Amino acid sequence: MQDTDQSPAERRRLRVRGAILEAAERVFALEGADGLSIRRIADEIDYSPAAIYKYFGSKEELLNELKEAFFGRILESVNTIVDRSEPFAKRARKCTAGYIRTALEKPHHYVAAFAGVAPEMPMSGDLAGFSESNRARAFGILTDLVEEGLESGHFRADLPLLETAKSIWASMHGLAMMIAHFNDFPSMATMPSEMSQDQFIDFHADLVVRSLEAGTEGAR
Amino acid sequence: MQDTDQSPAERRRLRVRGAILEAAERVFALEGADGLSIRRIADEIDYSPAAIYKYFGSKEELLNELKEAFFGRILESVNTIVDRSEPFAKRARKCTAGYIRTALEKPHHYVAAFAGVAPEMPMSGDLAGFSESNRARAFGILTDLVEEGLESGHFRADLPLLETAKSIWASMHGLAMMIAHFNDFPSMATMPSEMSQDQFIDFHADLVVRSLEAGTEGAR
DNA sequence: TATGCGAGTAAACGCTGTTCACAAAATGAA
DNA sequence: TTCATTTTGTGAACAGCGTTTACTCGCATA
Repeated sequence: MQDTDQSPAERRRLRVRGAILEAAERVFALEGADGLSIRRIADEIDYSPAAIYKYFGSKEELLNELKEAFFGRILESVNTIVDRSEPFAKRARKCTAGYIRTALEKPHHYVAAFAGVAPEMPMSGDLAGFSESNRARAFGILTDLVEEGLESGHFRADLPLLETAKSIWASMHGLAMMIAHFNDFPSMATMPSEMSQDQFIDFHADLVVRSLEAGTEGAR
Repeated sequence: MQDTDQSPAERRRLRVRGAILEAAERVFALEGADGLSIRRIADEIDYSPAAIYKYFGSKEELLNELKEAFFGRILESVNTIVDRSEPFAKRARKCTAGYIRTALEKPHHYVAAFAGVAPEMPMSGDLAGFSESNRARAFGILTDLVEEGLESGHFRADLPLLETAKSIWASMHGLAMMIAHFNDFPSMATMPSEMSQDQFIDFHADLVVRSLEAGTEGAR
């Protein structure tokens, strides 16, 4: 019943907590993970460094919250891109390319969200936690898309749903990481590319979706 | 003329330098980037931390050498996989899957090699340096493969060589990163997967190559 | 034998995440 | 209101980090 206002004190606490996250967000987007330190955040909001530990157990915990929020934005963005009135083939490509473009709006966030190797990852093996994360929700709309493709006959019938979705995700992820990592991935090689970054993302998305489509190498 | 032995002093220097890299390699493979510190390396080889700076300008320089060596190993490994007597379609798939498997032999190395975001990357925009790196050489055998696919008619004729190669690389890279990042990517979602990791890598490689192939959705 | 150069070091600087003992303030109860 | 309790914020410190500096030592060459 106590809707948003549980008490004057709680609201104050949430406000400070929000300010910390907002300051972290700001610094992080601008200077990346290297520029973000507890002391830097503390300076930004005119608190002492130790104060932050009243709101977050560790720096890692704080960062995880930032990353999760970022995935929420990707999720939302891809969701708004989806226009169910469009033909499936085009929609699938738009969705794929949209994920990559949204990820690249905040390259620091995206790279950080996938930093670290499995054993030392907190949430990697934790299936219970994963299924409630925004990552998982984003993955969910991907499996929905594949399912629709399978049921409508746009995709080859012998494709396994889950593995196909994960393969798509991996391919999207790969290009997002490459572009984030290299200064200008499309025109990186010795020979200059004719393609702009936007065109290249569409090209890649087309290949990814095309590999799943049934039919005789569909035109266009 | 002076083959390997340029002088007794130089050899000693190279030996110590090698010991530093070897110690770094050892710690890095086991504990990842976080466990690797200059002081840790110094302990490992019984030197003082400052001594390392007589051999490497900075920690970053040392790490770059590790990464470059790692890409040399990937390059070598993928090269030995290639068996030109095999049919092209199979060879292309083996090559793609081989890259991913080799990358995953040392997940810490692979993730570290692609860590960081463009602006703060040393070699990202540096085309001259790139073209001589092992990364570039690995990319070279990829473009060769695509070229062969185009000329032999296995691949659709309208595919742009460079962009296609980069798209493949991105897709391979994506899966390698995903598996390295998540504890068990193939069976990560709520519903357990029927596919082993090895099978999934092959599945992904097949999709990647298939998206380029000409013909009427070739059987097998 | 004298000179100079490179290898190696201890100590320090400034930075990091984190903890601890303590002060201040807000809260709830009498 | 007044007192007690909990929460919030702080300054100082700890251990560790990459890196620099001033210094010593041993070796090679002139």
